[in-house]
Amino acid sequence: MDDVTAILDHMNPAQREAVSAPQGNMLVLAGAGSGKTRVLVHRIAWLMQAEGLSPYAVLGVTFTNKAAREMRTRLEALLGISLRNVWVGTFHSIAHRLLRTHWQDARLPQHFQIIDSDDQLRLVKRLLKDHRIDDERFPPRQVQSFISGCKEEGLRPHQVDAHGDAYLAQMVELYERYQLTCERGGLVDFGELLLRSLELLRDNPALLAHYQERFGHVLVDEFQDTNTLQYAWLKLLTGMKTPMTVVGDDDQSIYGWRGARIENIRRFEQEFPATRTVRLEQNYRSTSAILDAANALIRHNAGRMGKELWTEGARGEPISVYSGFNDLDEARFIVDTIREKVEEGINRREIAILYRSNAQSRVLEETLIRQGVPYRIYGGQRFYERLEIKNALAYLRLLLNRDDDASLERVINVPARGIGTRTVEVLRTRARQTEVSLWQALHDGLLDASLKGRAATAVRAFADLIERLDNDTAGLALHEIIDHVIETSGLIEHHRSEKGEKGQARVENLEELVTAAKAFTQGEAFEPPEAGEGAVALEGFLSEAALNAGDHEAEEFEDCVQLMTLHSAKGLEFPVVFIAGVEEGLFPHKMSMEEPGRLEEERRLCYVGLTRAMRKLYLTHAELRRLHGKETFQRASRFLRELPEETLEEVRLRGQISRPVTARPAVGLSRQTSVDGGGELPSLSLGQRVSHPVFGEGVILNAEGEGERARVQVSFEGEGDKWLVLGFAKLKPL
DNA sequence: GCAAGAAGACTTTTT
DNA sequence: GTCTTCTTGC
Repeated sequence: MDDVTAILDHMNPAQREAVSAPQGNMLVLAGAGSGKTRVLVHRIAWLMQAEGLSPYAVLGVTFTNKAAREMRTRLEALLGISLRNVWVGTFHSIAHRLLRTHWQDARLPQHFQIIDSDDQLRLVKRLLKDHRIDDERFPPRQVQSFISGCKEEGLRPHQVDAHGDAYLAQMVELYERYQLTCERGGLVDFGELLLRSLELLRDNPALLAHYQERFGHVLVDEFQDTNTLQYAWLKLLTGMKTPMTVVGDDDQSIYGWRGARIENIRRFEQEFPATRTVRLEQNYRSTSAILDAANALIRHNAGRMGKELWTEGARGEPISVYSGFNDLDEARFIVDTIREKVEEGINRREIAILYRSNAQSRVLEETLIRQGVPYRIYGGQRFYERLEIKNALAYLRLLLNRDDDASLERVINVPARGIGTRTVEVLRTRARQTEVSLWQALHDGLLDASLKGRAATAVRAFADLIERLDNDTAGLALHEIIDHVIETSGLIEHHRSEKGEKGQARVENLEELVTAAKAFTQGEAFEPPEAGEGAVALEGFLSEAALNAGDHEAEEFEDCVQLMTLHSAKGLEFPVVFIAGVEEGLFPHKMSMEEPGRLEEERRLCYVGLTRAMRKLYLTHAELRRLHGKETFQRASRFLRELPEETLEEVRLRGQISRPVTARPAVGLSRQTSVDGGGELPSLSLGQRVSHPVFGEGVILNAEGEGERARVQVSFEGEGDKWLVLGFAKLKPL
């Protein structure tokens, strides 16, 4: 690229301003579908070509590996050069890089291991058991989130003030013990990566100076998702002198419950000197009907930075609102509509069904299966989080570090080799009392014969196995090491003998792990491995596995309808979008309805959902829903009422006839889908309570036909569901 | 040591 | 309703 202004080609004025602003702090408020990534990438290119910034002086920070990967690839495509050594990565991968490079200054063992939240939870559980702490009063998950929460606020145990509160004091003590366990095992959790690297920089002025000097510009994506620790980290790293470009959207902040601080956006504007704020409001994704609805919805939130999406594009179709009798009917409507769309020539992959909570997917899936519509679910378990993979990784971790108690405990009896809970208990007690690792305790126990008989034989066999694996794999390539370990440890055989498809899949996954290792050494991985083989490569591979848990989306075999939660839909777009279960208590979720702040986050989540749709949006809800095995009456979500009437149309039964919404509160609230049979027949509506001389009281679920022959399906208390012909059954409305 | 059965939970999940 | 976790019994 010779002419730098080419970088600004085909950009709107706001985008141009964001890309070509002179070095200095800048906040880009980037609305959904406003070309955010493009601006970020072009901004970097501009800084390099117009301002002469060296590629090595760039630090690009994202939240997900996917975003980092995309930023890197697009930048490489734009500039036409390889940017392998440029620092673009997630907060965690960058912190990791710092800690690996300066492990001594960070007071970490050279071969420290990264543990994911799953490992962390196991560790906490064990801790509670070891200390005989009531896990009713201190649920492991709560303890875990307390620990992570502290770290995310940048707090070490001694910095947490319990205010004489015994409960809190216990939590702090657990945090302290947890930390001790991690230190002893050379384990670093996600929060620790950031906190430790912050402390590393804070406590080593020379190092800090070095990095502050090195980075000429720092760019941060999804700034509304930063937590307190990440904000502090950025502040420290830049010394508030290195210019920053941060991109974010306060209206799309949906991770507050995980510690993200939406107010960091405003804080940035206020605290960092001379911040220029640019708004990207032109939307290139959705029709104006959809944008109008989204704008109107989000206007109900207070304290926004202020932003209004607009488009040069067409008005498009109105948003269709469908009110089902129950969740099955809702699903049927969605799937019927999808089949119509597919017949019209739309690809299934262009259609997404979004929902608030995972439990909702079941009914949708069943309906899709019944109607033979291929689909795939985003989310769910990721590759490196699978049981068999974690087991394999645990063996590998033991090769590098025998003192990794969590890993040892994980596989000491997998596959079963006669080491029961009893024996493990003995080892644990001993380890705790003598303050050594399980591995050490195991050897001590064998030496002084406190382990004897069958237990001793089994334990010795395990110890020998680990040593043998280590010896046998010395000098092998990474994928050969892994292949050897899963074979010799008996893991593969263990899963092969498992019955059903599950075992088959697990064997395949283990084989896939070997393939992944091959790819990793060949540099296909996101974080380029440092040169090296054997143990060095293994260490890199294990870190990569923890930090980049594998693709979230299942393999795409064919053209599939996409199902996912609203949270996982963030950042994606689809021509046709269904949002299911738009009901009070579900969306907004009842757990978030009380506090205004959390309700606003639900509204932002809804805003995110609406803005995923490019051409056509459907909002559906059910009047009766099976939730946790109980049938509950549902009211339409308040969010529906917050959308402007003129952007909506109500879809009637069978999804064929539609008419504009005329009077409020027509949308869902009291939809008079009258099934009245004329004459003397009672006027009934779906969801209405009725009484029958024989069956007693019930609720109308469904209806079909007209006049005397009309039938209604009624759910009677104690009698179950029945179809009754209106002309005969003596139903009285209640 | 394992399998079956009971009991309880059950919002969202970037690393 | 269904998934996971824990207990109990063989």
